[in-house]
Formats: sequence, C-alpha cells, structure tokens
Amino acid sequence: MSSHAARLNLVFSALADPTRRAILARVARSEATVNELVEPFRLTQPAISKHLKVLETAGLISRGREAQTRPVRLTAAPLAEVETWLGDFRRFWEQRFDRLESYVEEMKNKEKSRDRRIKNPKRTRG
Amino acid sequence: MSSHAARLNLVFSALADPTRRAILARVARSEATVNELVEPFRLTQPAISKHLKVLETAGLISRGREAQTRPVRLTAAPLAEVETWLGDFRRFWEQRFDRLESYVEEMKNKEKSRDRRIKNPKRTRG
DNA sequence: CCATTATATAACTAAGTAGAAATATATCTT
DNA sequence: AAGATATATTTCTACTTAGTTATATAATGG
Repeated sequence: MSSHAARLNLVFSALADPTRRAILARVARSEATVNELVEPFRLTQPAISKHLKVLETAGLISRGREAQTRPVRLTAAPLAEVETWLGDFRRFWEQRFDRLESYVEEMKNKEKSRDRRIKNPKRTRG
Repeated sequence: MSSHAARLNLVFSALADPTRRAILARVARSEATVNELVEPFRLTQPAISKHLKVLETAGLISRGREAQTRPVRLTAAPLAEVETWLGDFRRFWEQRFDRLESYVEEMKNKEKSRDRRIKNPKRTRG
C-alpha cells in the first residue's frame, strides 16, 4: 500500500473520533497545553494524552516543550491531503454525471432524428 | 452528541479503510455488483459485503435490486458533509493566521512608532 | 535535594473490527 | 420443483481501540 494511502488511513481514522475533532477545533484557535485540553471533556488526562498521540501519529498536531508543559499545535497539512482526495473523488463523481448527461443528450438527439424520420420520411425516388 | 457529529464519525471511519475508499472510487465511475467489487481485491465475498454494509451505514452507497444482483451506487451527500467540516475547520485555521498576521502587523507598527519616537522624540515644552 | 506540577506510560478491561469459512436466503432458469 | 447464481448472515479468531487506574518521568520552584 502506498504511503499516501497509509497516511490517509491514519488521518481519516484520527478524524473519526469526535473527541479528537473537538481537540483539533480547539487547537485550531490557538496552542493549548494537555491540561487545557483535558478540562472541557469528561475524560481523564491519560485518555486525552492517548488521543493526542493518535493525532500526532496522523501528523495533525505537533508538540513543543515549554517548561513542564508540552504545548499542542495544529499541523494542518494532512487536511490538505484529505481535501485532495475529496477533490479527486469529486472529479470522478462529476465525470460520471458528465457522461450521463452526454448519454442523455445523445438519446435526445436520437429521439429527435427518429421523430424527424417519422414526421418527414426521406422520399425515395420514384 | 449531535447526529451531525455521529454521521461524521460514521463517514470518517468508513473512509479510514483503503479497501472501502477503493470501492467508492470504483463505484464513483459506475454502478457495480458485489461480485464485480470482489474481483479486484484478494478478499472473500463476505468481507466485501461487510465493507459494503459499513459504507451503506455511513450513507455513502445505496443498493438496488436487479434480478439476483444488488447493484451498488454511490451516494455522495455525506462527502459534502465532510467538505463542510473541512471548510469550517479551514476557516478557523485561517482566522488564526489572520490573527497572527494582524498581531505581527501590530507589532511592526509598534516597532515603527517606537523607531519614530527614537528618531524624532516628541519635544517637551521648554 | 524535595515537593509540586505537567505529562507520559503501563496494565488491564470491554467493546469493536477485519477477515475467513460455512451456511442461509433470494432470484432466475429450466 | 430443482439447480444455479448472487448476495447476506453467522460464527469464530486475531487484532485494535477507548477508556480506566496506578505509576513513572520530566521540569520547575523553593
């Protein structure tokens, strides 16, 4: 499996958890310490630390070191990768409609020329 | 938890699997039967059927009935939801840069006015 | 150095997931 | 009705995950 796919796996499964999405939303506003991230949730600190590790492995956050705290900051690059995937996908999907549309057009045209044939049949000589 | 969040959970975790993303890509091109979806993978038919159920629960595909086959077709609506989430997120994230930018601007201005103060100190009467 | 604070890690549990193999169901064909 | 084909469901296994509590590590302040 391509590492691109592997990264997408990590990013999508990181995003699949609402706690982690909330952490990202919080961190998007500004850096935060682990304890600041613990507060809004009814989860223990180790639970949050675990979520942070998942996010870090997915490349969605990175951590600094500042005195005792390990400030968490967003790294949005992997989200761009998701957007790319979505974009590629949308292109496929829309192509499909294009094909459907041109198929429908084709059918309409066939119908019209059939109608013409019926209403104005080609005269045969004689 | 809002049902919106619950749907995002389902969609993101459905997308977290490369087999399922491949199935979606295939189905984006055109409808396919289960067996057609089995072929390209080295997985058994029940495994694919299970993936299809996950995708269906996430609302990403729907199934018809045509003779013995259950044609699978894409339902792209949930992807729009993902795009919305990404968009909201990006807005947050960019606001952050805006704030940082205006902070930097502010600092530059302070610097400039400090420089002015140094170069052109306000005269005190006398 | 000692106590405190912030965070990480370990050990465990309960629940979920991906896969295979075997079997059941549904529809068509004859 | 019987056989064939397409798909779903069941059962089982190995692995992963989210959460807990308890404990370890790292950095700071006295």
